[in-house]
Amino acid sequence: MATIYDIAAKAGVSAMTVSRVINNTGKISDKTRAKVRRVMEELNYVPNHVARSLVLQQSKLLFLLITDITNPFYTTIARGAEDAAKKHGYRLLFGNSDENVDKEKDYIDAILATRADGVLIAPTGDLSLSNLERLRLHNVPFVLLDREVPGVGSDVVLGDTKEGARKLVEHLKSRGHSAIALINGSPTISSARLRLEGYREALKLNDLPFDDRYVLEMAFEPRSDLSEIENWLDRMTPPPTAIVAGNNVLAVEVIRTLAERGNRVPEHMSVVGFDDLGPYSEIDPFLTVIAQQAYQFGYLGMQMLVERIQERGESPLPWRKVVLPADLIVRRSVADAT
Amino acid sequence: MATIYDIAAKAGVSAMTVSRVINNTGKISDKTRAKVRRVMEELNYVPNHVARSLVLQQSKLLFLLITDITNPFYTTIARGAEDAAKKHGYRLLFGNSDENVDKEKDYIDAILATRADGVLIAPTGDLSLSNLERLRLHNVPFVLLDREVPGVGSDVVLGDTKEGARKLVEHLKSRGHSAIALINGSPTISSARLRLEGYREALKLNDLPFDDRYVLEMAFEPRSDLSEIENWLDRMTPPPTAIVAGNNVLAVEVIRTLAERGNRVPEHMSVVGFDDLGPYSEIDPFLTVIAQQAYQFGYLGMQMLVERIQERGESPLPWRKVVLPADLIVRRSVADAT
DNA sequence: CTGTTAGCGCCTTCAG
DNA sequence: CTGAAGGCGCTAACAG
Repeated sequence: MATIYDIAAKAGVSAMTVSRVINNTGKISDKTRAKVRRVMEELNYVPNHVARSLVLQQSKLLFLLITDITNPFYTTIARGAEDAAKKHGYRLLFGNSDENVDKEKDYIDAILATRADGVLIAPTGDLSLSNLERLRLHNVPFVLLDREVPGVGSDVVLGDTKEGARKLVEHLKSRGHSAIALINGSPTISSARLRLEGYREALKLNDLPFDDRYVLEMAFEPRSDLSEIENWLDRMTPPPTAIVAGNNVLAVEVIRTLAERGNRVPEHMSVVGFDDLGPYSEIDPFLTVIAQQAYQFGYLGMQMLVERIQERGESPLPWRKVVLPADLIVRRSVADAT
Repeated sequence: MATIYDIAAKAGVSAMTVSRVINNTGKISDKTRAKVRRVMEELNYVPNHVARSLVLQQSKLLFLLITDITNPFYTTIARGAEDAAKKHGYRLLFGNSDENVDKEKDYIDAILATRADGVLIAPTGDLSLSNLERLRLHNVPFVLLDREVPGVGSDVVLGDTKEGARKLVEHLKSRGHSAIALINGSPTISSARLRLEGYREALKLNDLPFDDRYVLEMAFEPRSDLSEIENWLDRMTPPPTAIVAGNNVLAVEVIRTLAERGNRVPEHMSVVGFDDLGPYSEIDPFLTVIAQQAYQFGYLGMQMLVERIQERGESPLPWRKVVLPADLIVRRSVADAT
């Protein structure tokens, strides 16, 4: 590929002049500018961001690290983050940690080595602490998405989980349900903890009993083995009439497990969940959900990240915590209890 | 951040020795190696890929450019591509063109500027030609996914679209349907063209009539405006008893449109489609689909890309075209016609 | 086994 | 308005 020296030689100017034309800096006569531009076209010049990053000590590259690229919640976040990054003149790279701390660590290493200017990250859970500390140590700004990590101060974008749990339980109660179970993510994830807390508080608030056996805590990520859910369903006597799912993946897994046992939703069991399914929510049985504003997660998070990057050196703002509302979308996955 | 010179100074060796330790090249005495390693730890050294890329003239960075990051078909491709890239020691960056040639062009520019070693790309359509020519001009290897572009020679991973169309139509016929409509993507996309062709051929093969009005061609990407579909549904007299959707997005949109008019699937209308919905297929009404092997798309594509990169200089292999089978998944979105 | 030299492509600084 | 020198962090090539 052509370099600024190739351009300079052919245009009969110095490399500096070419650099100035490219970056629109300094004063250049219209004539030389035109000539340089023409040669650039002829030679199909493409600026080399690698060399540029090396000398400028910044890459104009931001990184978005999510935990599940097949989950519409996170991909919608990605769309938002992409738009925000572009607006601020940054390019955005995505990574997928797969809910796995080790993969997350690999990505963190790659991010550091690539000299990305900042990171927007949905941490895998509390164990992400050391990974985030690594970012901090090397002074790479980051913003957390959807999950907080105890011991880490940073900006963070969260959903109003407790409010969401309350709305779900109240909705179920209004439809006559009192035996409400919860299938939730691992307690090593802050959002799962909050969902459990919210569930318990909501039960209390609604004078409903809390029963340990009605709660299943398992990994968020999809797995082919549904026996854990099956055992749980068997264990619950009397069986609940409704189930709250801690996220969309779990909701789908519960519905699938129920289907395999011949239990249809909502005829035999009502199911509600956190996080929407993207476009696919519209398909029967119109799962009732708390839809987090995924796009806003990405957009606001990216905005804050850019601000952090730009404040470099100035006196820093205090850590901010954005809590987005939890919107209940009532669809048809809930029937009246008999 | 610390550089190899910082390490070298503190360890009392030269920068080259440090470089050798980092890359495990040359012969280094165990003693100096250990010492260097220790200092690296102390200083929290992170190699600078930017500097490395500049001198090595290769980034070990691959790019995956897909057209819709919220579509499970493409995100599953991403998972496959990621695994394959990692296996070969490459890092993978994702981009999302949103079915938009201009966004695609922006990404191509960014890819060139970043000096990525290769690109795995699902082109937006035939108009991607100029973008791909730009990659070719600069000698950046690429592999096409899911769509071919007339005028571009390259490796490509495709689904067996015609076979898929045939299977869908035959399945519908076996359930008694004879009035079968098609909602399809834009004819500027090779896969859409093949789907239409396959549909026509399958009708003929099954002695079913082809009717222009039974075919709607529209953009693949999701849009809030469903009136186009509504008009089409109105236009068809007599109405079909079954609809084939050209991809999962269109399938969802049709089902949604039908729902809005009070038509349920499959009671009032049978719907089948191309591309699975990821985990969400399992939710009622168990949409019957041709499930393309999305993961394999990503995995094989990445494998071929890496081969292309590694063959640099040697006599090149001819362009390869991998066609993956079209698997029909019969679920419950089809009822017997009355 | 280890060190020196030079240069990847670009931009900052300082001179004209 | 334009150019020359130097360096960002690293490694290939050549010496020792």
